Amino acid sequence: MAKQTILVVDDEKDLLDLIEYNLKKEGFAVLKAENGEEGIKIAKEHKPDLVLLDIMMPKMDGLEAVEIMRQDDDLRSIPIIFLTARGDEKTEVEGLNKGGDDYITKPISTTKLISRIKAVMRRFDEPEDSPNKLEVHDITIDRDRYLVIRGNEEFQLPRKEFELLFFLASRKGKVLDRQTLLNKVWGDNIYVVDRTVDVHVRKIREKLGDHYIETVKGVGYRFKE
Amino acid sequence: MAKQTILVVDDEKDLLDLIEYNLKKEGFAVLKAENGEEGIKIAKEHKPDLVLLDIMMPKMDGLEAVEIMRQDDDLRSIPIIFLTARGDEKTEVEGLNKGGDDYITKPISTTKLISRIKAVMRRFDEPEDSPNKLEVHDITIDRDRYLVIRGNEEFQLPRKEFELLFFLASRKGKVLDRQTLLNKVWGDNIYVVDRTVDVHVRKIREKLGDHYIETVKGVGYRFKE
DNA sequence: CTAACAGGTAACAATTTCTTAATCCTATTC
DNA sequence: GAATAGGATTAAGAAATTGTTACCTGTTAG
Repeated sequence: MAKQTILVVDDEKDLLDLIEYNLKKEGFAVLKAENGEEGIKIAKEHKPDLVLLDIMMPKMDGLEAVEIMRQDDDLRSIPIIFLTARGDEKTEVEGLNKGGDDYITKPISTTKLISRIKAVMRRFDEPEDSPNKLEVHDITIDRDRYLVIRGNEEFQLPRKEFELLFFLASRKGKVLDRQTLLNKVWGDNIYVVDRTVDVHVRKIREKLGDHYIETVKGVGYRFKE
Repeated sequence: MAKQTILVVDDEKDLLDLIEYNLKKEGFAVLKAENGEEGIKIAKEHKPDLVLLDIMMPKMDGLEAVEIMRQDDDLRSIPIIFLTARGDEKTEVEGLNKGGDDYITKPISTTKLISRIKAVMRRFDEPEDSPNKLEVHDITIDRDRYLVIRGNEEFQLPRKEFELLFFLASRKGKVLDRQTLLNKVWGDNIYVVDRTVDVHVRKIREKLGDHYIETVKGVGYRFKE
């Protein structure tokens, strides 16, 4: 999956850096802003997947910022987690009503921060109802079980191989170039040499035989029709 | 579908009325109680579909109430959402460990309250008729007694381990990722490091052997078919 | 009061998977 | 029939993921 981008808006530079460090370690891309105004500008430019927003800031505070974001068609749907000093009850209520999606009181442990971010992201990801089971040729690719079944044989492929096969099979007949495969299976803005696809294709063939994935020289691969 | 009944237990009468008003508007039937003791009595009589439970109350507080409910065969499976004033960290931790299914800090917007209620209900609806006894492979998982039986051996698993096993087994074959397991077994909006699942899996394997739960690297766990 | 248990976190070991890069093949072209 | 181009194959190191153990906190049973 593509790397998720998080925008952190806080006027305390140290905290900003600390959070950045930890989020990056978790594999998120991080954008930073030091006040609401800047935050909104960056949000508009980069459309982050989530915003961590301090409430008390100079120039434009977090609540104003949310207000603006919720009125902007492009930003409306981005989940927001508030950062706030502990015990400021009144602010909290306002925040909730203005449309934040979660609250975190500072200081908070990194672990908790990460897990709440993931939880919120997950909540927003949910509407995902692509079919989870494909039947092509003589095999069934079952995403729920993460298994490929042929007759009474079961093949358990590693994640990348499975996802690659699933993607190819779900577009049966269509030739997909390596870059497309990388983007869809590995994720956008992820840097991996495109030949990596070859290796995975080979491993799939090794396990299932080579009658499913065809090579189209000079272009890419295709799941046979 | 029959109208869903929600029992609200809180000592603040005003809040009770407010919640009642809003829930009724949403089409729920509402029962009210002003302390834990009364709450349990009413729960026993009416078997509500969900309980909204304040933690701080006179006579018998929410935590005691949960404890009792979780030991009662008839009430054990009723989902509980805690209500609590924000910032009481200690209580929070206790609450989560005692087996609530979600956790809401007051004050909260009506919209959020409703959506959480629906989320929890959806979660508990899934396993139709939620059988309380599963027989898979050579074991019987008895939810009424929190017991796993194999041949003439009986294994008494701690609550979390049991619930985890039960959940996995009730979705035999399906790969479940850690976050899903946390949400379903620990509860939504409960923030626990996802590796906690690993440790519990290990403990289950330690007791029952490792021929039941399979690891699917990069994805999650699956109960073997 | 102490010991044992439950649940959660953290650290590091063990393992698997992924990626790269080098080399081998094979068709095609000139 | 070499040269070339693009893919296949392989092996090795890196990276990611899980297993395992230890430890901490709070609770429960004697």
